[in-house]
Amino acid sequence: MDLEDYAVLLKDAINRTETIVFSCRCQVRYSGRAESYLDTGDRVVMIKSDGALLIHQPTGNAPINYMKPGTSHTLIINSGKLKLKSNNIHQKESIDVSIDKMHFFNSHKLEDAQNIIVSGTEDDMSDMIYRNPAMIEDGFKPVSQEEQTKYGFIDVMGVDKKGVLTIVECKRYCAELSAVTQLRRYVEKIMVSKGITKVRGIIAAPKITENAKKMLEDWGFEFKSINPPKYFEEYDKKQARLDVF
Amino acid sequence: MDLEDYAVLLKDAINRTETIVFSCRCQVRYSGRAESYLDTGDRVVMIKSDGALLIHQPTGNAPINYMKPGTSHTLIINSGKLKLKSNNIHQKESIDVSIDKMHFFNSHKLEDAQNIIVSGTEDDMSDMIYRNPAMIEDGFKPVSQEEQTKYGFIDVMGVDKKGVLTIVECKRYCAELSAVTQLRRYVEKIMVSKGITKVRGIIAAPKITENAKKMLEDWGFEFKSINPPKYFEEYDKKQARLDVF
DNA sequence: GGGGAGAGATGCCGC
DNA sequence: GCGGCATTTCTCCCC
Repeated sequence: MDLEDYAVLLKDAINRTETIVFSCRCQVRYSGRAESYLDTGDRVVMIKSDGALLIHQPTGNAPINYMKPGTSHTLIINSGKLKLKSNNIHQKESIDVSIDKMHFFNSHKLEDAQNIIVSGTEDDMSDMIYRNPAMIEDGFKPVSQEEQTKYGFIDVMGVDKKGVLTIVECKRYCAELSAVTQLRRYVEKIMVSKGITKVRGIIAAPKITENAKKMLEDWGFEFKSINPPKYFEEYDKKQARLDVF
Repeated sequence: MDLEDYAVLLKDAINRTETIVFSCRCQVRYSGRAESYLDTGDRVVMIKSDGALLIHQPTGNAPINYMKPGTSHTLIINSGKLKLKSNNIHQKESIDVSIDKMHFFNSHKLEDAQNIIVSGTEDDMSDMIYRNPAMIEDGFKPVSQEEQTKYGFIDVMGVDKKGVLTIVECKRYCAELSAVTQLRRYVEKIMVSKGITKVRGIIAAPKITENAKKMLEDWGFEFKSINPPKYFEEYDKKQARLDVF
């Protein structure tokens, strides 16, 4: 099969909105929000049924170039090369793939209507705190969850045992400087909008960086070490089983 | 070919550190930083030569499940299904793919030593300002670029025509609240570390959200509309050409 | 559609 | 390795 045969295969597969996977030696040019060029090498290219384009090098997690769903693709043969021109008119972006040689090609109509179910997110964490407020401290009473303010969403808002309004910002991982400035923004906003001068701020996270800790204390806020629910649970069980056998 | 044949193919390809692509009907379970389950459907699976695993549904930009480079993979046949067990001991994460049926399979040794060249980043933007300081305002003199502070990197620092220290924070897109808090953090830090009371703060970005603008003004900072270099340039040229023909 | 923030974010660079 | 942060971030949710 030569490149012209592959051009026909590709066009047909695109028209049938199949999911296409091929591998080739190519160069890639991207222009849009930024610009990039990738010189000759072997890559895996995927065109999905919604028009998304992914170009993967043989190593690394992320695609080296990509286009979002809704991209249209055209093919031409030019100077003995197969050129894939992908254009997203709405995003004002384009990718040109210049293909020297095809290593393999496949296209299939894939059926998949499933949605993924994920647990252990920041939402799960604020749920947990809302239902078990003593995790924050004795006498803490949540008042609202996911409170909407013009300056952002507040994960958990409540009152402590002395009746002082308390804002809790959850982080799944180690809290950093940005978490502290985020909390500060909420606290300041709430003080102004409610016309009160005393509002407590608490960061709930597994841990916190030293700089963030210092900034937190400088501004009179507090840190409470809390892990997101189910974190590592299944893995630890598996490891235990592996140790036994 | 039955699933046992595919198991052999997969094992061999993994041992030879080839880049593997196959499509199958499967279920996927993930456990690690969070947990997830994806019920039966058709997906494209890629295993790269560095151990990275990507599982793609027929639509959407991002992989629905993935493992980072350095993951090890084992295969077993169980209850008439082919089970791919991917484990990353360092990240304490695992994925189990239970395969009902293979649609296609391919593995290749891919050669790619190229690094991508990207332009139009935030770095390019601060470079541009450093070299053309009048873009900020008349008389602005950059003093340092990428200044390191314990509270973060300052994109451009300089003095205005009156000799007042001025900090510029660049954003490639519309600047949001977090950009303002970031700038505020730098300004406060510099005031303390240099023992001065007057420091100007400027956000340089194509645009700024209304809330961010208000917060910026509340704190006495300024906004300067600047586009990252070469942004849309090639696309606009192309469009012009299209209009002509 | 704009704005704000999480993500199993990822990846890079500097200390 | 930790920390801070940009990313062609992407995605979701809510106003």
